[in-house]
Amino acid sequence: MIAIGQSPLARKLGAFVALSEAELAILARLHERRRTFVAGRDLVQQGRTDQAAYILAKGWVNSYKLLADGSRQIVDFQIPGDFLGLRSVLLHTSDHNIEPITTIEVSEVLANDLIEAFAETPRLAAAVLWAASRDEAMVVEHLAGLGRRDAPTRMAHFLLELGNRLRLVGMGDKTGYDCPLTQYLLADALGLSAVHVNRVLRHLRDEGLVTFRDGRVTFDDYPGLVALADFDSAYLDHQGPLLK
Amino acid sequence: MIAIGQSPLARKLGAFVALSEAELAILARLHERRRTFVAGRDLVQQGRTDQAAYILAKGWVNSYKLLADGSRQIVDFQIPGDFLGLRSVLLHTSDHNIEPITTIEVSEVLANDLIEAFAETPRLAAAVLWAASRDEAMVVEHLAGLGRRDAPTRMAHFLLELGNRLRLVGMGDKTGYDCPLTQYLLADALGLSAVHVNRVLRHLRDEGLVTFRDGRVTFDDYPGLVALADFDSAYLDHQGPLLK
DNA sequence: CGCCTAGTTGAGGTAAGTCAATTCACGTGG
DNA sequence: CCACGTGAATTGACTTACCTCAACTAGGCG
Repeated sequence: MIAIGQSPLARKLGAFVALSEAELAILARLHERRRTFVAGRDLVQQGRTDQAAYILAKGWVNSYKLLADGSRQIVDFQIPGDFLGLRSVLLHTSDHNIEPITTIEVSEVLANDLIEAFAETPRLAAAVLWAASRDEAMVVEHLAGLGRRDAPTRMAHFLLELGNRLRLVGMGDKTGYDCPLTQYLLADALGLSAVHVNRVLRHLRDEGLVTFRDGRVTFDDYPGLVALADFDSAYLDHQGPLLK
Repeated sequence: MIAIGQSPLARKLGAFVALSEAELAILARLHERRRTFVAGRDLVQQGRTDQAAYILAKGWVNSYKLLADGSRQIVDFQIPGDFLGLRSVLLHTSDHNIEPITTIEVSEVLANDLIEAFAETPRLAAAVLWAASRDEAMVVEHLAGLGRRDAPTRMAHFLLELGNRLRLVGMGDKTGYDCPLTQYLLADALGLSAVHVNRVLRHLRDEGLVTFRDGRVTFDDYPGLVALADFDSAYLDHQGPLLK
């Protein structure tokens, strides 16, 4: 039971809805069908008609869109505890691609199993719905950043948001976190060139705010970074009245 | 019955799921509680706990986010037939504001009525779900534009997308459409300055592609514009196997 | 050993921003 | 009826944030 309680998804959902033993057991059942994928090879999508969604158990993933001129825009990264392709199960379509950044481990979730689980425990359904809505809020926040924030602010905001998400699943703390993203991935997520990403990172490091080096993000001045980024974690945290 | 079939929402949904007379009648019932709002005054949101969503019947609306430095990013515009605040009914929260651009007429939809309607006709539920997913796809497309397209391309893409959406509800055709948006609104949606929006519009006009003048968008060279914008309407149109 | 990928840094170019002035349409009140 | 104010569009001059091209370094691995 301990192992279940510590699955990233259980941790994440548990932070917002107190899940009972029975609900944790149902969650654990969803984790039965384990699969592994290697980095680089696209995992889903581009108009595919897949019947399964996945829960990411280990590793990092990015969802991106390819534009006609060959450039790429990363819409979001997924970390352990996140769903992959949840929407493309309901609708038979997807407009963006999903690619593992590292080797990943996922649990395959069949649409029917998910619907059954929801029927058994409405609280679980509410928690998953909350998680999906949080993902959407992140996309909106991302959009606002691309449209209206300059490069350093955008970067700072991104690193803080990622830190918050990782902390929720026990993969980081206030001091920093391990992060396998390359500067090229950052560039495609933040709408910058890789060269400029490098310069921005150096700038933030020189200012004593964050250090991103050798696969680790270190917060050198957390409050300062929050101030620069105008970061308000409300859209990630809110303990709101989820269950009426 | 004719009046119902011509409501913007019915037109939109009807383009993707053939709705029966009975289903149209159920849709019509949702339109009973009519309300009017004036332009400029925020209609919902900012952490409010509203129980109602709205169907926009007439007028234009924008959903925006305010950033700390006072700048504004418009996430999306809503036109007749679109839902307002659908998500904030399910969850008791919303991260962005909703403001009418013109005087608008809406139908208030109570969460329970919606759920009842869905229970009566799964096909209607599927159609609404499809519409919600299309909205999400548009946000993703918007995000990609902000990150990776230059100003003229972004503008062209935006005007084409809007044209497609309006055509679906009978408010425009291949030649153009009426459009109450100001250049300031365009700027905040496209992540540009108002001055630059003006220059970009002049450029597109000089190139003989589109004319945006006196509240009307006129396509002077539709194929040329599509080519410039790399516009693929698949994510708006797809007749996909929505109902398995 | 040599190749490949990731990161780093410099020089110069360009898309888009800011500031500022002007025009025009409009409504409103003296 | 005209003076006035206000919001939108327009245009010019100048600035800047970010891009592109290009060269170089350092680590991992066959």
